[in-house]
Amino acid sequence: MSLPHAILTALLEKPSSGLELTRRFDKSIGFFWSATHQQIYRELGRLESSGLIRALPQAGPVRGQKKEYEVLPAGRAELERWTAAEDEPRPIRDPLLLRLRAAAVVGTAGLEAELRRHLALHREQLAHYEEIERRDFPAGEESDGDPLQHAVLRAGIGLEAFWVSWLAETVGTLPEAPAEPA
Amino acid sequence: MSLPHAILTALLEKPSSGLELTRRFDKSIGFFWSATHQQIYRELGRLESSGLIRALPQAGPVRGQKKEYEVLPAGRAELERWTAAEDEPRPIRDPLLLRLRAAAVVGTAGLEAELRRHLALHREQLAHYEEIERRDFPAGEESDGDPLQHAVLRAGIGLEAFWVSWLAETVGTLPEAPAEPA
DNA sequence: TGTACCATGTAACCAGTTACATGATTGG
DNA sequence: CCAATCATGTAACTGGTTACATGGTACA
Repeated sequence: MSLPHAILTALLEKPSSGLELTRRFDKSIGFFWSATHQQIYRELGRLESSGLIRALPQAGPVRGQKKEYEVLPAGRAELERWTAAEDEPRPIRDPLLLRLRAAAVVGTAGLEAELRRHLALHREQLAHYEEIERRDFPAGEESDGDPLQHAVLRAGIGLEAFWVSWLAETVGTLPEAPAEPA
Repeated sequence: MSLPHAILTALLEKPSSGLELTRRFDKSIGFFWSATHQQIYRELGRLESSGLIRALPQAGPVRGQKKEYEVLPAGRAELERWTAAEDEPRPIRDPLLLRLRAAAVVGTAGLEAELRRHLALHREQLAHYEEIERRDFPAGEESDGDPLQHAVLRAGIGLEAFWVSWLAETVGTLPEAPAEPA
């Protein structure tokens, strides 16, 4: 049940239409909770019918027209409740680890290239997050940006840095001439 | 499309029934790709009808009886293909980060307790993984266990260690008397 | 005989994904 | 008028989750 709360958060910062939300989900919140426009429209409908948000009144035709939503008091209350509620940490769920595990059984042929590709992608993402940090949270001016948003960004940086170092180490442990194991 | 390949991997190591697979998914493979017995039975049916595995012949009644499966050559080939195929890294998708982001908007009341709870859970999981490492990959005998399985375990250890350090740091940045932000 | 447990399954639901449909607006 | 773009939406499917149903076996 995370998407509705992601949407409430975004709408509290700024009332928006579905497409505007979709665009904002391509950055910031979308870095750790992505969503397509179909998901967002569906969820906006549900949030409206359960009374957590409402569409701002508009004149003229409806179909094909921009429709803006704002959060109602009940929506804000629900978001506050959810923020502090107990919720178990997500167990790890990563296809790449599963593939390494499979390679331990059927052999590592072709695996090294894929690991190197992931390594490059994670390095890119890490550089991207670090650039955002330099821009939004310059050193020595800690009072500027929101410390919680900074913490979230540091999580992204830390996770990408972890994958970079783990992948670099793991590529080194692969057999030199990939072949079926005994 | 990861679950069928997780099952193929487990069945290659040892032909098993659905319930045995479920139990094995509670450990090892389940640490990074969990599945319930309903999922596993559904997937076993699909894998059988697409010719990747087959049920070992059994005498006597069928309903309520253990049914063992083994991997067919086509199944092994599919697993080899999948192991080396291109597949994009999973973007981060973590409800806790979303909750921090929400707290930046609606306030941090009640959040610290939840962060401390997660911190304790991650410390536990980290200790668990480290114990497995000591047991299955004792230092100085690197030739013993499979290096790929060790790499997977190191990923688990590294991720848990990351969350522990990030949570400890983040708890420290919360406002002392949680209140609504300006 | 009844109850605990082993084992296999069905049904219904929810979240996320992909493909497509439709209306409105703008500019050549 | 047409094409591009903005904007909202439907439909169909897949994977994962929860609740429940059913048969078989061991044993007190």
